[in-house]
Amino acid sequence: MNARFGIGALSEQTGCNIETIRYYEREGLLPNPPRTEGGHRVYDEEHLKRLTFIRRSRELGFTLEEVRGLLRMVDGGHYTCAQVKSLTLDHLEDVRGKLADLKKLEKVLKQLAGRCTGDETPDCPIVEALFE
Amino acid sequence: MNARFGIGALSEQTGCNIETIRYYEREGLLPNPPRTEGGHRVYDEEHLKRLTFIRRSRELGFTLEEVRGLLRMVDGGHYTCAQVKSLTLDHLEDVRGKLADLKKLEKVLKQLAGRCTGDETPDCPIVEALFE
DNA sequence: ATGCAATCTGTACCAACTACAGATTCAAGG
DNA sequence: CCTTGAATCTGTAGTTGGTACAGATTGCAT
Repeated sequence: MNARFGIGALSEQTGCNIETIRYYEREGLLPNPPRTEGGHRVYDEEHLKRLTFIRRSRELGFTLEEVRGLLRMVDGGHYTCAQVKSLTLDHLEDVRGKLADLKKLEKVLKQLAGRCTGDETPDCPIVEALFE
Repeated sequence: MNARFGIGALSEQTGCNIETIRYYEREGLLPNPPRTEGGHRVYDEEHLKRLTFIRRSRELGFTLEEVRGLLRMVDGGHYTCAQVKSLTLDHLEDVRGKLADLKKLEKVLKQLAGRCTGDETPDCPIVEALFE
């Protein structure tokens, strides 16, 4: 138990690419792991857990800055569910904002494309709209 | 008629910030304008039209690469409505893809936050979910 | 002529990675 | 033990679409 493995294995386990793992280390999100004689990084289950946490957070759209915040809380151990929830709700608001923007965009693009005849002439309502 | 003006006026007319105008020039999206003796850029209505085109395209979420494509078509003058429509529909698909991703995200975040008690203990379902 | 606003160039920075190049190291097979 | 090829190392640069200076000039009004 308490298996040790290289960066390649960590990469496979987490689906996080090797360059990105080293990047997270440089950024201070992952601790500097111990090294072999030759300088290769050696990881264990703790690193795996932490990187999984980071990946999941990123998949949920948290920025690295937000992930840093979450990690600080978890590391300190004295966070509350209320704090985490609040951070999540803030992020949810961001997501909803982007969603609203994209919906508007979709509508406009659909309308524009719908006005096109799509024929072989250079009379294009989209181009006209862009110039106006 | 055929008014000439400086970069500040162009910026105000288009809502595009001065540094960005120079950036578009460097990127080859705007032609190098003539200069005064002292080296200040001098613009005219054509530049205004072109920059407006770029701005509107960007507002619709086209990447600069796509804008470049649109400009090439318009510049050549031998584009068809069908081509423009096709480019727009491709972009619309991109937007719909992002929309779908964000909707999933919103759902997950909402669910997670919903499971939180939001109290002052460090038992947080969100943190647990991130570690799993 | 002077003073201040506008503009100039060049460089560096942002997020979040990704992609090399060129040098080492590790592990397995013979 | 030696060789060979895969894995890993460091360091640097590129991506997208701008933004933010610093420090030097220029333009224009008084």
